[in-house]
Amino acid sequence: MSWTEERVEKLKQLWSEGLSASQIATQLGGVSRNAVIGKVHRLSLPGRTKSGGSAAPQQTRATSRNTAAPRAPNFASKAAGRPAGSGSSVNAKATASTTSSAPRSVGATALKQEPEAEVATQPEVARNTDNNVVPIMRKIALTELTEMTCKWPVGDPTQEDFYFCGCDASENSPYCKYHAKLAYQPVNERRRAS
DNA sequence: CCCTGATTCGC
DNA sequence: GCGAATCAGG
Repeated sequence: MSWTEERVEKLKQLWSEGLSASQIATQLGGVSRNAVIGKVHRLSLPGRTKSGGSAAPQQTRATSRNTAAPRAPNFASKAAGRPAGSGSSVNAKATASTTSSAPRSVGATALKQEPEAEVATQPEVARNTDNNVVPIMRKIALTELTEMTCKWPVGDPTQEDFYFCGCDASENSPYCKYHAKLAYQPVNERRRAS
């Protein structure tokens, strides 16, 4: 899988939000955390001087890894697309606009009750543009969200035209019937088995 | 042992 | 440019 503009963009976003490389890799799908880290470096993104970071120079290696056998060919379901574009052409890809970072954090904070890591920051949608067409978006504001309303974000949270679906949500799900399917579509394997 | 990011280097 | 292997640390 290659690094498309969208994937790189998402990588930047998630990375800047402080998500771990493995988390990012999981959400992007199809890549390992090493790939993510490697890409981060190549993009010259600011690394994490925080915990886990180690800038210790290591050199006593080189010949250690010459002929290595593949270990864990990390596989993951691939997906493309973003929820924002599902119903309308509201935003497309507006992440870069407004220098203020943490675009999604707004929604994340408000929706803290929803499974962040599970649903992923931006659930995938992909195909079925004509088949499933659904959503009767009520276009409600952040403050109008209740436990009864679908909390599916639409558009760029930093923009004025950002809104939530607002349809009737199921008891179990923070989303309406339609968006719940989209949200939980990428059923990647999560976590290790213990 | 789990995890984190950092680095190297064959591809 | 990409990322597995590996390292170094919490």
